[in-house]
Amino acid sequence: MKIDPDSNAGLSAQIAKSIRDAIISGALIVDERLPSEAELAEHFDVSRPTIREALKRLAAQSLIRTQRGAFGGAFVRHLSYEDAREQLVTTSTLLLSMNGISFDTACEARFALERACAPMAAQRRGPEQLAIMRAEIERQIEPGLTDEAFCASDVKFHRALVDGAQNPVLSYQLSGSIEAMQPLMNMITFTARSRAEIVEIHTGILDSIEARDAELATKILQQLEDVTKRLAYSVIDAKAVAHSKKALTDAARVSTD
Amino acid sequence: MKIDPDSNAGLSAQIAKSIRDAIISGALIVDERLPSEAELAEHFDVSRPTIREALKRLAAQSLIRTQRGAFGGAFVRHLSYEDAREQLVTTSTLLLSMNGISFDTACEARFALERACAPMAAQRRGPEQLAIMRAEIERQIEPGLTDEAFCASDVKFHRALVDGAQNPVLSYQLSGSIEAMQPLMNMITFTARSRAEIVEIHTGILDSIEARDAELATKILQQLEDVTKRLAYSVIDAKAVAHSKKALTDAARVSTD
DNA sequence: AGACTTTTAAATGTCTGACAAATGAAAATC
DNA sequence: GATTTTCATTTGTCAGACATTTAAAAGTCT
Repeated sequence: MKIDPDSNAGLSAQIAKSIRDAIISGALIVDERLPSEAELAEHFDVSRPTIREALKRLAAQSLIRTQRGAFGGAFVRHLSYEDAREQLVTTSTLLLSMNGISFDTACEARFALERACAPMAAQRRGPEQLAIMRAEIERQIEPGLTDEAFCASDVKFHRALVDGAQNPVLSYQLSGSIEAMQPLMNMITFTARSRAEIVEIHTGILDSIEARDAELATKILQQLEDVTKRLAYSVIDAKAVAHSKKALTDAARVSTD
Repeated sequence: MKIDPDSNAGLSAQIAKSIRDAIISGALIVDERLPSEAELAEHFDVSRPTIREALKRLAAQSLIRTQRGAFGGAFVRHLSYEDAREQLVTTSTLLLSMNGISFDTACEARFALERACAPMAAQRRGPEQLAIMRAEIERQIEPGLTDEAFCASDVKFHRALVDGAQNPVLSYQLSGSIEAMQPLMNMITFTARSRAEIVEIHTGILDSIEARDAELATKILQQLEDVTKRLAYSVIDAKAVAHSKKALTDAARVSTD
């Protein structure tokens, strides 16, 4: 195999790409063993550390797993929903935090997608999803609950709703939207009053899903989006006020120095 | 920093996780320079190759970029939409191909999400998106077009539709659904008749989006889902027939041996 | 003094060689 | 025949070295 040593991509990156393409194209199938590091090193005409760096890149993407010992080696990994979800959440979270995505934009996207699941969930939800939603609502009315725990429960509730659609691809895609918003949601302080409001909405969603009323469920989800945005605005406004107050204070202090 | 050498996770994996967490938590901000490999090696009390493997893992996830030379090093990378999209498509494609997802399931998820974008696209689409959709429809009626090119144009058309919602998060999330289905779509042979049918539907979508008719656009997208599934079924059926014919032939040959 | 060239130090990229640890197969032993 | 031991294979890790790149610093010329 020819690897261009003059490319500025780096040898290990090129080798990783080469193997990755083979996996994606299906030339290497699940659980198939790759050649040993020594063989790969000879094949690509590079040293073993370089091969190892390439393999680590693939391992980071959950494309391969490695096993030590005789008859060990690198194997094409079966990409599970859990692995895929984890990567999606990581990437989505970073994307939101690094690109200055407004709460509004993220919230709009998330609820638009979630509303798309509602009709399917209303039609197909099983008793497990209803049970989870009910349990999480119970949890959300516990008095001593921290904001983080409230958010975590909120995520579980909505994941159960999405899972109700009984479409694993949908569950996977939505987890990126729902869980990636958790850091943003965690910035909100949930007052007793706003919690009660959310719990009431959640109860409405649960009831409508249980009653297989797709239209109502969609409508209540729209309400939840509005309430969530309103809550976020109040937090942002409070911060803006705090900032300008601080700015004023700072300015006053400087002027008296 | 203490790294547990007895953990079966592997040193480089643990170190990668440690740095990754720091990036995700915001302790390391964009464009911040990480310590040099030598310093990291000393800090984590491991050798430089081990540090390098850890850094390659992070590079594979587009979390860092490296720069050679004096004052070079590893920098926290600004995760662009393009990078995130690329990773999402890779992961989604593998997820579909490795978990025996039926065309039905993938198709249902994709169109459910796409329909969620339609109302927003109808309301906010700009002239750019309309132009792209129009251009791709023109392309799709070219006579000599291969099936692959037809699929590729189809993807562009639908991406333009989603982009019309003017929500980058939505565009990002949907690209995973739309592009990851391309390998599945490529298995379909598009007859002149089915192409005409699809082009007609695409035209209907374009017109309804241009007319800001959200309801009509959603309805036509539902039609497209039905047509797409029907097309896929015919391909699957044809293959099933071919298989059973082959099985019969094989059986006949065996019995005469 | 200012613009250009050269030097130099710092950092990543890569290689060689070595040893440790895990692991399953094969051989040896009871 | 079942159990234990040995052994070869393969990944995990380390140490040290050299090559290459890069930008700052020093030097040089106009």
